[in-house]
Amino acid sequence: MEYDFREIEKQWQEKWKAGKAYKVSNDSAKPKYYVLDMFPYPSGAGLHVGHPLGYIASDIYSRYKRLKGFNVLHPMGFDSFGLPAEQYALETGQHPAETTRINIATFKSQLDKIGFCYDWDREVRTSDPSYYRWTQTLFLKLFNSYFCNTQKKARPIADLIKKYETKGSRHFTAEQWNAFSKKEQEDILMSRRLAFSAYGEVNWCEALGTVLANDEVVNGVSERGGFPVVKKKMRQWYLRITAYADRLLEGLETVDFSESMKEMQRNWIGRSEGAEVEFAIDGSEKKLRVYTTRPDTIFGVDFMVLAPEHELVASITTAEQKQAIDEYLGYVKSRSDRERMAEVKQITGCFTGAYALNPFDGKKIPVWIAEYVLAGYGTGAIMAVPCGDQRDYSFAKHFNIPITNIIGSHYNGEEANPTKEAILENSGFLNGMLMKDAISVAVNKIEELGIGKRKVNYKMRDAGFSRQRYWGEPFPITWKDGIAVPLDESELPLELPHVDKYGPGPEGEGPLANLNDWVNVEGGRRETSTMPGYAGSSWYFLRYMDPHNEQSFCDRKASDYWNQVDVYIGGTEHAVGHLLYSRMWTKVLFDLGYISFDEPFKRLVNQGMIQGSSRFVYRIKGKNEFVSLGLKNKYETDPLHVDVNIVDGIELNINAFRKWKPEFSEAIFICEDGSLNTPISGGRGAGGEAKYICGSEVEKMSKSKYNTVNPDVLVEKYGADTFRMYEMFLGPVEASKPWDTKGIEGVHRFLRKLWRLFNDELKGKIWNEEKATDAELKILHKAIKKIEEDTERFSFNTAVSSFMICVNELADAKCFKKEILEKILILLTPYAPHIAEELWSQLGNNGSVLDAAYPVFDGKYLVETSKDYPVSVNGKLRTNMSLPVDIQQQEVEKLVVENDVVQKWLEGKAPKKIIFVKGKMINVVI
RNA sequence: GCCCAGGUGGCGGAAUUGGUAGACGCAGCAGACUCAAAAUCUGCCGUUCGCAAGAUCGUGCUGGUUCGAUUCCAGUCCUGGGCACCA
Repeated sequence: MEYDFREIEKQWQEKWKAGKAYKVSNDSAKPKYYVLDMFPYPSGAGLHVGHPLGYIASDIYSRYKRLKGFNVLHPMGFDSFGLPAEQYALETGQHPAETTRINIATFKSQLDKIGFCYDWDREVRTSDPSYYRWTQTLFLKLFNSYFCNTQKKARPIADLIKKYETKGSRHFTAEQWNAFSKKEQEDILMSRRLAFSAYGEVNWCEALGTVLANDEVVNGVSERGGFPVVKKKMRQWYLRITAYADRLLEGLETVDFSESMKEMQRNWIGRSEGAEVEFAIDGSEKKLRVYTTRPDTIFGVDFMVLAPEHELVASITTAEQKQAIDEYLGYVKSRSDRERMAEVKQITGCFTGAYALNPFDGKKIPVWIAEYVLAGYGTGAIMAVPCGDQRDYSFAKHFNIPITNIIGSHYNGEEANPTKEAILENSGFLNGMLMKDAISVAVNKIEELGIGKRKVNYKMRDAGFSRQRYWGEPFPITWKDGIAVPLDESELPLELPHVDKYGPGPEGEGPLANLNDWVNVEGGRRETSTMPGYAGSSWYFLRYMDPHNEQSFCDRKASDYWNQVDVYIGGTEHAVGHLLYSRMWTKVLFDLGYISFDEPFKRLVNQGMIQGSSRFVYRIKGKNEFVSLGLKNKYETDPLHVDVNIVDGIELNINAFRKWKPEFSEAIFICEDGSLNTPISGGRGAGGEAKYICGSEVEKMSKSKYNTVNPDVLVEKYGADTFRMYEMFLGPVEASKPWDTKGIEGVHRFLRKLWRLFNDELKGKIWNEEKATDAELKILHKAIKKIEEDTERFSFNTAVSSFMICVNELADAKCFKKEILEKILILLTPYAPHIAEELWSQLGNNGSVLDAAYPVFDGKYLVETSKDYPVSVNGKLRTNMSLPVDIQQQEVEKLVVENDVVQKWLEGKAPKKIIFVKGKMINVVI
């Protein structure tokens, strides 16, 4: 009997489906385990071999945990709202709902072929009304909450209203509050809500009449059409994630993420400690507030810089400078965020004509504006200290502003020195102090004089939460007299209405604004923007726990049972966005008492990227002739990407290439040996068919580079089990590595070899029920130990290699014994479930191998009486000696000195020292 | 510029705590079986020297610590990823 993987895999997939083998219950006596993948966006291109890497890893781990006796939740779903579907609709007129449905069907069929253990009954789709109903509900919970700065947690906005009504606040009394108009009250509340609306700048393209994402703006013009893009203030929705900045930082201490991942999140949050300081402006009542982390350098301030958008710019600019400033502002407006960020080297700015006064020595400090100061960070104004900050230094040099040196010899006059270790000079009351000590002295003085205070700042901003788009969750909000009125939760879902046109609405609003019937409701107008892609993905891990609940987004009993995601697997590209948002949502839901944990993911594993290995052919300039890699330098050639699927290793399938594209049908090839291959004659080299060798390069896997490999093709050719094991065998899950189909043969051979331990091609069944020998048990238990350890630490590549070693050893030992083999099958189940189940049933077992008990390692089979020690002389390996395991130092020394090889190296001298590490090695020092 | 990862045979990679560098697989070479091919099996497979035994060098580079370094430390180069005028 042969290993007919196609038949076997088909048959068992059907049986598992019929028997609901992957059904997961919320009601189990077993301990729970939750393994989650970052769910995919169902793109039109389908899966390539890079996608399933993480899915296979998590599937192996889930199946392993199941065998170890856990009730495992391992769900899958689709992040199905998003821009690409809408863009596609704009181009083709096909409705996103329809293309999304088709794409999901493709994804599911591709995933199913690989044999994942998903309980599809728990599938979620973020674009499904039965799902986004709850996204809208959670939005309302955010809308109806505020962050209490005393308790450092979210609380219902009703609590805040009650407080305002009875006690007032720092800014108004209870009486004043009660006398405010409804609109005034709502505006105050809006400034506290966790989901709030405010004016913010967007990339506005007048020609397209729409708002663009940063991605869609290239070099200051729109990607589509190349029209100019300017910044425009528009009403937007935001999530107040900054309120959670400290808790998001603290929470990192409690989770098992990689250090680099934590570091990225810390950098994104960007907490810094410093001070806000007020500077008087010469001849004006206005005060200028700056934020600085280095108040110790205050005597070294040689100029001030405001962001061009700063509110003081208009009022402090002098008449003489007005024209120059206006020109500069015009220039800044023409520049996109991208450009302002990209061109770091270019120094621009303009003097306002105004002077600020140093609060300590009264020195007049010129006030400039420059685009390198960002309006959104700190106070949008800085005090510039050229001797201590490189950007300030370059700016001063460029505009010939005199530089004050406050750090003596630490400043060399040629570049800034940001040290904190220098002794201060030219610094009034700070003179003679070490800079790092002077920081708090300076702040204390500033606070004492009432001109500033300590301040903690964050780089992170509140997260923009609205998009002027169609394919997203509608906001359950109606605007009435300028007030945002939420829908009642019972009115949800607010379904996304059908549209026929996907173009923007009037005034830059989203496509929904075109639907008058939908927008205009009694007494108000619906919010026409929709939620961004990350809305649905911020909480989906909760919905899997209780996917069909119609009373709540997730029953408390279900979330108490499944609790945190034990292992979360996904790529680093979501390091900051998605992970921070879902961590924030979790904290809010925890604060409000809906769930019992405030970090969603206990452990995070980042899978690496699978890169494409591109292949090139070399076309001779101006001809339809291609020259093989080794000869290409003799001609002037252009490299052309060629589809990797018609190249075997690096050898081109010439006939397939001619059929690949019509323009190549008549192509002529100069092969590696110099012979010609033409469409008529074919190729006849000296020794048969001559080869055309391709060039290769590692690049990102993408359709346009013709280096994508479809898993379907490999599953069809080698089977799902081979494919799964090969993806793992490629290297560590965390590492990025290029895909090379060539090696898959080796894994396939391994599975066939395993098969032959049970069945012989001629004799049929060869497995038997004889008693296993100690040597065979040793092979087994060595494998159990290694494979269990490797699986536990996500080292799947070494586990696969251990399987190979084990099967090689069993084959060498001609061990066909059920006692051994059935244990191997259980070990193999997470990796290659189909073949494991088939052979398991051939062995005459009744139940499924999916629920077998994981073999228990017994160390007694591995006990050795002697050990083969490496013996080094002066650290260089010279020989080996077999010694009893319980041997003592003294005896070792005696035996080692007697050894012939050691004798030779000793040359009659006595060793200085003999190092003996029990169980490891021996080193003779001469 | 800053931060993070990484650099080991022709290739993917292994070496879990400082202790035999190159497991396992691919590719390659030689052989067995076969009329032949496929499949399968056996042997070889980092460098240089050598018939061999063996020696020599060898984990990006330069140093250091150590009886012993792919592993730890300092410096440096390169590659990949992320962030980016953050005061």
